[in-house]
Amino acid sequence: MNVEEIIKTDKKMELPSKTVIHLMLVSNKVNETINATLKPFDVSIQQFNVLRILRGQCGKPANLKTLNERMVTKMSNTTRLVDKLIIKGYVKRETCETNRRKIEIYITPKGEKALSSMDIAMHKNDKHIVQNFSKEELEYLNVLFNKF
Amino acid sequence: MNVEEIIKTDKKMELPSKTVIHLMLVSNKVNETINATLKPFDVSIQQFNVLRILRGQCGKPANLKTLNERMVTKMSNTTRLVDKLIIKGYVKRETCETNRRKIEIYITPKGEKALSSMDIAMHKNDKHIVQNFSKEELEYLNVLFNKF
DNA sequence: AACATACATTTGTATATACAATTATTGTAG
DNA sequence: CTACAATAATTGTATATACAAATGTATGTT
Repeated sequence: MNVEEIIKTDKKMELPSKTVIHLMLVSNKVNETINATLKPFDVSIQQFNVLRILRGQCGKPANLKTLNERMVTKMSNTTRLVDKLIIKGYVKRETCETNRRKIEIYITPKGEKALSSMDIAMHKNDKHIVQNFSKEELEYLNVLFNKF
Repeated sequence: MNVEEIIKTDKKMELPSKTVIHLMLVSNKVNETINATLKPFDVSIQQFNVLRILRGQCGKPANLKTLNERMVTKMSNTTRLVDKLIIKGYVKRETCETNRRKIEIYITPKGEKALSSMDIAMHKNDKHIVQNFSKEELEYLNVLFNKF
């Protein structure tokens, strides 16, 4: 990650701008490795996130709004994101009995199983991404992230 | 940026995975503010980056390959990205005399002018993004970013 | 010179995303 | 109880992006 190299043309760049660009470069790089990791499983990062959130519900359903709040995506995408997961058989969609405006989404056993194997690959990738960091550096990095 | 809140469901998450998720959340948040900042100028982040790279060339043209290396985008996009900028009159595209495979791209005076006003808005946004950081924290953050 | 190979960019196509408008259901003020 | 606003999700559409294949140009080999 030789950022100085990449942005070297703008010599008089101030620290805030440099940091923002640096952040973007890092996140793009990380994103690429995540995409590559998930590719064999034929799910996108977003789809993976939905599955993770649903598993975190421990059997309780999540409605689209909840999903959306936990994710970065826009509402309109979430519907179609779930569509894709339904096609794969990873989640189930039902109308809420008490409030028929709401849609309840569950992860299926097949989804849980698939998610488990994704987890292993992702966890390996996560460790690879931060391989150059000491434990203390990582902890401090998380502290700094909270300031954004 | 209350990440612990957002990812609270996965209690036993390890530091590397937590950090990667944290990074994604931060970068998504930052991206949103950048998009909002550039919206009045009717350019995307990518288009803005192309303009910045071209200005950094100080009059010298950049070919698509160079542009692409400095950016995150895939090659196929870069062509169409430049198309958009040409429509707006911000850049000029010419075939290289000595190697007609290459395409040389210049920023126009109109492009430079537009970029200047974008810069002001972006710079303001950059400072806003990192407003909670001290100078030392920012500097250390950049050091940590280099470890990715 | 003819051919294969490499290079630089473009195009086609499928999928993803953003944004606005729409549908369906529920809550509530008069 | 009706009309209107609020909520939850979906759909339409335009634009963006990813990936593979195609185009046009240059270079190297026999």
